[in-house]
Amino acid sequence: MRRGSEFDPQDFLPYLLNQAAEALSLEFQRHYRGQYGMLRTEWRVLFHLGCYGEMTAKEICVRARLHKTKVSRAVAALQAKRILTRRELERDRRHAVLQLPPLGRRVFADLSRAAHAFDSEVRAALTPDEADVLHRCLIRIAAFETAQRTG
Amino acid sequence: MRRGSEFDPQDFLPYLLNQAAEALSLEFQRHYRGQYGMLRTEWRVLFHLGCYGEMTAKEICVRARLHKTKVSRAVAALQAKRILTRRELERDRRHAVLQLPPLGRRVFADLSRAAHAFDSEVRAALTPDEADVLHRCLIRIAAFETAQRTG
DNA sequence: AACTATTGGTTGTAAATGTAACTAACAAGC
DNA sequence: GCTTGTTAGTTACATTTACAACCAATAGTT
Repeated sequence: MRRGSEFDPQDFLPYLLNQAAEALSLEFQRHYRGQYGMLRTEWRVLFHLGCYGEMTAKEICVRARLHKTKVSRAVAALQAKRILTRRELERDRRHAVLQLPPLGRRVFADLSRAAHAFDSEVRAALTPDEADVLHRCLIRIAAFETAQRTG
Repeated sequence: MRRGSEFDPQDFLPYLLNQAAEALSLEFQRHYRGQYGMLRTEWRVLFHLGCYGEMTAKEICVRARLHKTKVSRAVAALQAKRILTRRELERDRRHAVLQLPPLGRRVFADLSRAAHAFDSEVRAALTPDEADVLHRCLIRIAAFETAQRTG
């Protein structure tokens, strides 16, 4: 009965990466979930709108790498919470530009402050060099085979 | 109308980490999902049993950081697929030791080969030094506030 | 103008997940 | 032995997500 240990899950980058990502997500969700009853996708949509300025749902799909149905539902939820508004374009009534009204801006300001603080907290566990390397590696890995999403 | 960009989502470790983790997960799932119709949690359970040898569901919860309901369902599914068997303990009939019958071993062997190959493929995008630093950072981050799971 | 294709987005339904409540087996105190 | 507490694991139900089909607006073709 092989006692396993030809290898250790802890050595697998994909697995480790997931563990790390999940630990942080779980920790941070109490901000957007606890404070505003937002779901992860809603936070991401808000995050993108706040960071990059107004854009269409499609643009969010591409930038945030989210499927259009997820974005569609997140937008509807944020709209219901008055955190986001939509303005239809006359020249092409298929798209609507999504924007943040005052309330949306306030929520974004609050959450992005929390996000910054959280980011710093994580970085505090790393040396500046490590943080640099980590950042570089993650960018490269995130670009790994991104096909068939963002439909 | 602030054009955002006081900061970039790409600079946020938690966000980047998620993007990277998700990219890899999505890529690797075609192995366990496509070949064996397994779900992510099922793969994790199999992975742990294969790597560490037989153990109870509870031990998997702790090691893999999965909630007991998830493990319970994954075990049921794997059992239905004849990839896993359970042996009740006489001295305490609450636990059952989970083990891999020949089929389970074969599936594990196949998937762990694929996992190794995939891990190498990812590492190929990094220098050995980078891989080391990344590994170290992820271990540290994964340990970040792990409370209230593994119930 | 009519016909098809494409694009942006929504909706319906099934599958998966989270949470809480539950059962069964054991353990401890009385 | 009989309560009370704990632990391992399951089940029920509500929430979330995935996938496919759909609709409406526009673009391209004839």
